[in-house]
Amino acid sequence: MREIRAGLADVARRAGVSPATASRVLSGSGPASAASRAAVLAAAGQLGYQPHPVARRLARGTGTRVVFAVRDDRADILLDPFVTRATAAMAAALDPYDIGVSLRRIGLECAADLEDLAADRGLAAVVLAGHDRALLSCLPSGLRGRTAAIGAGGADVDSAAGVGALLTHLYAAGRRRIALVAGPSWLASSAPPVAVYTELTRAAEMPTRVVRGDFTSDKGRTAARAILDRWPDTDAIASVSDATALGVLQTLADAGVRVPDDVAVTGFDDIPLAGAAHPALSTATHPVEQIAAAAARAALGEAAPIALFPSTPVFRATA
Amino acid sequence: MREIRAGLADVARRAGVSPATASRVLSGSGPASAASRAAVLAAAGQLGYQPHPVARRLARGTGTRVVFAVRDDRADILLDPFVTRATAAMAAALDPYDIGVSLRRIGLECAADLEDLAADRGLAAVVLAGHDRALLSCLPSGLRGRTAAIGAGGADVDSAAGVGALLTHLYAAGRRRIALVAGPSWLASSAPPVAVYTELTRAAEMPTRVVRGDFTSDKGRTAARAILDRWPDTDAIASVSDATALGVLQTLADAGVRVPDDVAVTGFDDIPLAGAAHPALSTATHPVEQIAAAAARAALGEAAPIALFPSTPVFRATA
DNA sequence: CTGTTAGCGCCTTCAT
DNA sequence: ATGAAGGCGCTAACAG
Repeated sequence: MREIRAGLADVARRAGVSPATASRVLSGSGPASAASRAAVLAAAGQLGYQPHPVARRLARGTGTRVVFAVRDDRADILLDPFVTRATAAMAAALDPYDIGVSLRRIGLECAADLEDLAADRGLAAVVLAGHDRALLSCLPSGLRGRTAAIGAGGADVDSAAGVGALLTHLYAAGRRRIALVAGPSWLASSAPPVAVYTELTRAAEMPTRVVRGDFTSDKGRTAARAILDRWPDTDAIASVSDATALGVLQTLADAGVRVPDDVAVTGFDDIPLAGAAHPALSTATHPVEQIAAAAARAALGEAAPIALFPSTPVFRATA
Repeated sequence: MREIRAGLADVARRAGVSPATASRVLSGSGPASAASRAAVLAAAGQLGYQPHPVARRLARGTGTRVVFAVRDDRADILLDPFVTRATAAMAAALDPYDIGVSLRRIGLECAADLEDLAADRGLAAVVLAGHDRALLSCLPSGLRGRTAAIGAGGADVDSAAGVGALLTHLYAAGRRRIALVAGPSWLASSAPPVAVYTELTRAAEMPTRVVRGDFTSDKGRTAARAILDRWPDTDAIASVSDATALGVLQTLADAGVRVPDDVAVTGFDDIPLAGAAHPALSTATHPVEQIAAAAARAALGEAAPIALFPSTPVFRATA
C-alpha cells in the first residue's frame, strides 16, 4: 500500500507548484494564493504527506527536545513524585509537537549548567524548577525567550490560597497553636505559604512556629518530633506537602498523640494516597500535571509564561 | 569569549584533514590513523566543538526521540505512578544521548497506533508497556529492531521471586487461607505472580483465591470487600501493588478486621509511602527506574532487550 | 586510510 | 504570489 515516503518535492510536483510554495503552505507561514494553497493541501492529503520533523527542525534551527532542569542539591531529587509527575505530564503534552523531554538535575550553583543548556543546539526550550528569586532574571542570553519556570514566577499553584484555606479552617475549628512545616528557604515557591501563615498568626495573635522541611516524609517525621519537643502544646501541624504530612502522622502516632483530637494535621498536594492514609489526610489540591503542561507550552512560546492554578481544600479526617 | 559556533568544517580545517575524516573520528565509527585522530581530537577540544545533534540525526536517518507507548484502556493511565516513574527515569537516562522522551497512551487494540509510530520519522525508538503475549511478536516491520518492552518478555522485575518470597513468608507464619489480588488478565506481566501463587496453594493444598485488580487503591478497596464477602475465613491478602494493598488495608480497617492479627497483608513495589502507612506495609521491591532505563537503552540498541531485575521482600508490620 | 562528492528533507532569502 | 538556488551541519558511498 504505502510505497516510498512522500516528501515535500512529491507534494509540490503533484500540486503543480514549486517546493518553496508547498513549504510555505504546509509550514503555515508565508504567502500563497488560495488556488495553490488548495492544490498543495489536496496533494498532501492524497499522498499522506507528513513532514520530517528532524529535517524541519534542522532547517529552522530550532531544537527537538525540551529539558526539564530541576535545581536541587539532593542527588535523588529526580525520584521525587513532583518531578516524575511533571516530567510525565510534559512528555505527554509535547508529544503532539514532535518534541521529546529530557530530565536533568542541576546544582544550586547552576550558572555553568545553564551555560551548558544554552550551548546545546539540540534544545528547543528549557523548563526550570527549583529556582530562587535571582535565577530567572539572569539567565544566559541563549536561553532567554525559550525558558519557562515551574513555581514562583512561572506556572505555579496558588499555594497561598490553598494553605490559607486550610489554616483558616484550623483556626475556625478552634486551633490556636498551629505549627507550619514549610519548604526549604532557598526555594522561591516556599515563600507564599509562609507568608499567609505568618499573616494569620500575627493577625490572630497566635505564636509563629515554622519548621523547614523538604517535601519528603522523612523530614515530616523529624519535623514533627522537633515540634513536639520544642512546643509541646501545639494543637495543629500544617505541612506544605502530603508526603511530609504522612511522616508527621507517623511520628504523632508513635508518640501516642491522637489525630485530630490532640493535634490536627493538614497536608498539601492531595496525592492519591492521601485518602488512603489512616486517618485520611485533609489537604489541598495541586494540579501538577496542568502546571507542568502549561510550563512546557510556555517554554515553546505556545502559552503565557506565568499563570496561577487554583488549589482547593479537601477536608477528610485529620483536620 | 565564544565567537560563532565551531562546526565540523572548522575542526577539520584546523586539524588539517577533510571533514569526512573529522566526522569519522568524532562520530566514533570508521577508520582513521592515530595521527589524524589525535589532530582532530585536539582541534575539537581547542575549539570547544560540539556536534549538532539534529543535523547528525538527520544525516543518519535516525530520529531524535523515544516514545513511551503505554497500552491500556483507562484514559488516566498516564497519571499512574508506575508510568510517571518510568517516564522520568527514561527522560533522565536518555538525556546524555541527546534524545528526548514522549509519552503516549495506546488502546488495547493498538495495531493502528503502532503503524502511526512506525510511520513517524522523528522517532529513534519505542518503549512499550502493557503488552500482552501476542503483541511483541507482530510489531510493524518499521519498528523491529528499535522497540523494547517493559514487562514480561522485556525488561521486567522478577515478580515471581518477590511475590514468592512474600507468600512463603505468609505460609511460614501459619497463614493457610491466602487470597491474591492480581493484575488484570490481559496484561502479560500479571501471569508470573499468579503462577507462583497457584503453585504454592496447590503444593500446600490451600484454597486458591484470586481476584483481579488493576494496581489502583480503589480496586484494592473493592477487592478486599469481595474477598471478605466471598471467603470470610481468609487470613492473608497478598497484592501485586502497594497502592492496592493500601486500599485493602483501608477496607479491612473499616470492617474492623485487625492487621496483621486477623489478616496479614502484603503489597508489591515498596513505594516510599509503604513505610509510612499504618500499620507499615510489608512488600517487595520493584526497581522501576532501573527497569525503565534499561528498556530505553535496549530500544536504542545499547543494552540487552530482555532482563530480569531482582525483587527482595521488605518485612514491616502487616505481615 | 583519506578526500571528494552527494545527499538527508526542509526552509528561506532573493529575484522575478 | 511564485520559483530558483543556497544552506542548515553532518554522514555515507565511492574512489583513490
